[in-house]
Amino acid sequence: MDTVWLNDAQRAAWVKLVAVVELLPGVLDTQLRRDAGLTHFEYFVLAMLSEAPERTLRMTSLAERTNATLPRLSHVVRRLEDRELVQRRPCPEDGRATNARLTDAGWSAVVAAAPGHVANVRRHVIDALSPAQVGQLDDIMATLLERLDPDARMAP
Amino acid sequence: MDTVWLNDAQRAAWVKLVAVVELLPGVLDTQLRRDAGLTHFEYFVLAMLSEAPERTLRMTSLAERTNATLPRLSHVVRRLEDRELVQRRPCPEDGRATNARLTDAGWSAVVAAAPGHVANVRRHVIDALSPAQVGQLDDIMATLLERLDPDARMAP
DNA sequence: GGTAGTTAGTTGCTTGTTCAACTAACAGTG
DNA sequence: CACTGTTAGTTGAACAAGCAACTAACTACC
Repeated sequence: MDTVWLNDAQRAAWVKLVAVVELLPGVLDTQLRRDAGLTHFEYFVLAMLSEAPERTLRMTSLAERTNATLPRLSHVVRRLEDRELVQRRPCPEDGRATNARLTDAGWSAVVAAAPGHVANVRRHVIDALSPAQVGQLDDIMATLLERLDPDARMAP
Repeated sequence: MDTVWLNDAQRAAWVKLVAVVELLPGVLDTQLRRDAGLTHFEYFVLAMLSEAPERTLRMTSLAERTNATLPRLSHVVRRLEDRELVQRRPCPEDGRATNARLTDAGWSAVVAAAPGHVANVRRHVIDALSPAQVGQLDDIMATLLERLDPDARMAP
């Protein structure tokens, strides 16, 4: 199989994408840890729960929404449960399943963290882009997700 | 300070970007670990060295090119040195500095890993996008990098 | 030419992620 | 209704990343 290398334009875009992928998590984590004592992934878990009916989701469903593996999520939720931000209970309908539910303290934590987080996202990402670019970004990322996540696990 | 929330278009794009940032590292790491025994970050370090004059770079310069902190790079380079893919030597011009140099074995490792890696990048990212989208992605990521990396540490 | 401040890099420790192995429960089939 | 296979989730160990503290060397200034 012969290799088809990237042309200049492709390589330039790829290197920049890699840079963003490398830098963005640190920027998000730093602000949230400082201001809310949460990693971005923890925040995202709480935020997904906060938007779910009954503030409750099955672990599998939560893993899909947060793009995490089940083991990773399981560890994180256990730590969040230790901090009483989340509560875990066996699912009544399916004995194998576990429901994760956002506690009142967890809700308060999300509400408290959200404004600073959104401001940070604006400052570093959204406000830097024109509305047209936001649309392009949406299209491009949607396309990539189909390839990165072939089972289309992302919530519609 | 009142919060200016994201509108629907912004939120959609943001959530997808976060998903890509979460999923892409795993896709890159999995292929490279399986086929070459390297993480993507290790590969990228070796690749940056392979393109440098004398296959050598100062640690600081290498950290900039790989978007890594110095402590992180230091650990990774030590492990790469243990595997004899990289060699570290004090810089003659500046006693504080360290030069990292790609060994012949390191060069071979990059050369062996590159085709599979490029194919993977094509399959999951580049080939999914039109040339116009590649250009848009380049522009958007360049804009974000200015915000994420204000010291413009990225190599020009 | 000593002293203060900065820059380059490493190291230890704590934390988080991944991988593989495991348990338990459900679904389908003979 | 046992038996096979699959799905849901947890756990433990290995490994990687981030942070803070540290050493060493260079620069500049009085």
